Formats: sequence, structure tokens, C-alpha cells
Amino acid sequence: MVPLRKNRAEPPPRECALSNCINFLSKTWAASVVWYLGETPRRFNELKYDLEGISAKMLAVRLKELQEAGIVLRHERPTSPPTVEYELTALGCELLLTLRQFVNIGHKLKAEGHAL
Amino acid sequence: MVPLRKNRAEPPPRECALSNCINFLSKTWAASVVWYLGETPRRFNELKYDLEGISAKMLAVRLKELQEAGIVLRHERPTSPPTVEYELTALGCELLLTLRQFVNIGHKLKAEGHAL
DNA sequence: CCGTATCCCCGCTGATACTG
DNA sequence: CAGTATCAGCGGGGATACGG
Repeated sequence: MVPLRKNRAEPPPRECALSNCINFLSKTWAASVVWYLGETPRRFNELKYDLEGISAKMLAVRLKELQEAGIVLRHERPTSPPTVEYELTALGCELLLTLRQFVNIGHKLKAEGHAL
Repeated sequence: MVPLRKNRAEPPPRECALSNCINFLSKTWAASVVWYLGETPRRFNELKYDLEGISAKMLAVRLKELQEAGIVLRHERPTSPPTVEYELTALGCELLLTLRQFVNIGHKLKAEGHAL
């Protein structure tokens, strides 16, 4: 009977898996918001259009979270009716690049015949 | 009044944001399972120990999903009691590398003073 | 146009008990 | 050891209506 290895030689700190920006992408729509923001600044209803099926409530919530996380910037123009544009910060762009790698891996998995 | 841009010049295919392996990481514990699998093969109860708080049920479910997705391999040894080892596939390792980039970005965000 | 406030549902997760 | 089966709960997210 093989004894249970309590931990590997180099135990990954628990905070890594639990408390990082991965949690953000885990929330519904969050990754998609970053994805559709892309490099171009985008307005609220444009995003709402891109993210077909999202409710205004959730989009607002996610955008606020992403702002507080330093991933998204909000620009409000004092026009009437109000005009608001959202864009990725530098780290937000970095995040987008990483998201693209996921998409790439996803395609490879599908190419191998796996059902995601 | 600025007209609503229906789509950007190069519209990202919707399947990219919605139907990729990002969905897997969105499920509770999924990213952590991949994380703690690391490079070393790992047994069921070892993973259950690493992922403090996970129930056997969820671990089994996630592992099965990851198998079907081509991210995890299952090796069963015909011993008594049974011995089962899980390890990442090649694409699973690729996924892990990408997860580490997320963790890295998470640290940068925190370094900027943002609360994740 | 850009949100916020409220209500409500159902699907995911945990707890528990059991099996090969 | 490595799971499966069943049930119950709660909270994330949708629908709707309203506000600056």
C-alpha cells in the first residue's frame, strides 16, 4: 500500500490557486467581457450587443469588478445622453493575450477530437 | 449621438469566448485541480488533500470532465485496494503554463494595489 | 444612454451514506 | 482506496421595472 504523499516537493502556495484573477474569469461572462473589449474602447450597449444574452445588470456588475481589479478603465463623457467608454488597462491587455492562449489550447483539444 | 457600432471590423467568432476550455476553468475547483496536478502524477486522495475543502463527489466529477476534455489522463493499477493516478496530458501541461501566467498577472494587479 | 433596485428561480455544490 | 447515489440549501444570475 503506497503511503499518501501529503504534498509534493515544492508545494504550490494555496493562495495561487484560490485568490488570483482566475477567480474573476470564473465568474460568468467575465472572460467574455475582457475578450470583447479587445483592443478597442467599447461602449456599454455595444458590449451588451456583443455579449448576446447578458443582462444589463450583470454587465454593470462585471465591469465594476473589473475596474476595481485594475483590468478595465471607464471614460465618461459629459454629453447628453451620457456616453461611456470602457477599455482595457495595460494589464488588461496582458490578460487578453493569455485568454487567447486558452482559446488556442481549446482549439487544439477540439482538433484532437475532444468534446469541450 | 454616436451610432451604436454593431461589431468591430474583425468580429471575434462567438464560439471563441463561449465554448472553449475557459468554460472548464470557470467551474468551481477545475483550475485548482489542474494546478495541483502540476507535473507530477497524483492520486485521488492526494488531490483531495491538496484541494482542502473539496468533496469527493466534486473531485470525481471534475476529474472525469477533464479526462473527456483531453486534459487529464487516468492510470488504474489492478491492485487491492485500487490505486489510481492522474496526470496532465501534453495539452494539460500547456494549460498549466497558461494558468501560471494568470497567477503572474494576478500578482501584478495586487502589486498595483488592486483588491482581487 | 447608462445604469440601479427588487424579486425569484434553479443548478451547482456540499453533506452524508453507501459500494467494489 | 476510490469512488457513486441521493438529498437539501443557497446564492449567482435572469427578468422586470424604475432612475439620472
